[in-house]
Amino acid sequence: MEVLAAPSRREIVDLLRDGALAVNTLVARLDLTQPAVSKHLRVLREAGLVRVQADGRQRLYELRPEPLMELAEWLEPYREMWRESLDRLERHLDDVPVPHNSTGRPPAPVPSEPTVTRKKQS
Amino acid sequence: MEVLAAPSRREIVDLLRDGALAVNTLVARLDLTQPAVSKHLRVLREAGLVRVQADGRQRLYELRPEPLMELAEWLEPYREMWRESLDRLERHLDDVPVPHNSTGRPPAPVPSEPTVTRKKQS
DNA sequence: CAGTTATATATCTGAGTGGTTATACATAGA
DNA sequence: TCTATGTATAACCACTCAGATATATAACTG
Repeated sequence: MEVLAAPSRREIVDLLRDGALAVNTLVARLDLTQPAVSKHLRVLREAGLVRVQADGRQRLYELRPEPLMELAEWLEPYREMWRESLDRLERHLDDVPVPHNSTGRPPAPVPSEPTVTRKKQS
Repeated sequence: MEVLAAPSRREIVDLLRDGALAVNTLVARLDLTQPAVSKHLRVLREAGLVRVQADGRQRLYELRPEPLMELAEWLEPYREMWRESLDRLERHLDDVPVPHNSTGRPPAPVPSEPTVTRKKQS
């Protein structure tokens, strides 16, 4: 995660999301000097976030998903936390702040869920 | 994300996962001086990752899930990427009975993988 | 009130880092 | 071979930042 702290590095990762790119391509889109990009790529490589593949005199850098998986895993326990927050919010919106507990009655079927992007979990 | 780059800060966040804690409690578990902890808490607060709640002369710091949600959202597009990877791997292990000259792709040197740990939450 | 406890702030410092320019290395093409 | 191109490395610099110590602020206790 320290590796992704640098915004330039996140930008590189974002650019590589759609497939491998050569160094110069990255340089063209990044408004950084070539050595700077190479340096970032080295850091990313040593962190396992990208792999290189030589192609003539170009080096194609490709994203490796594993470290991002790790990040997602770290994030997972917190996921539950904000699920609770959302639930609380929902309840709050549904039946107005009634301080005394309802008898386990499930909240009225709410048809429209605005703004809340709910991720499917399967 | 820059905020979570510092390991100490991630540790604090982890400690706050189970509920609000006072500063001294954090200090006790963190092997950091109290000012250091306070400084980190300030950074976390200014990044919206925690909120404070005064309680007598203690300050209870509580985690706020929103920024972590943002992180998860940023991560989402990549999720699909490694899903593909896993699918490919699955297909490779399950039913592909070595297709003859299907693509022009040279059979990647697959080093004998000893029982790939399949992390899937079904 | 004085004294103790809990936390925040001030200030400093050494280490790390993102960026640059200059240069080396490697490969392709003449 | 020599030259051009793509990339990596070296050396350096400005700056940030995590940590420490010392001190200030605030609240409880006697």
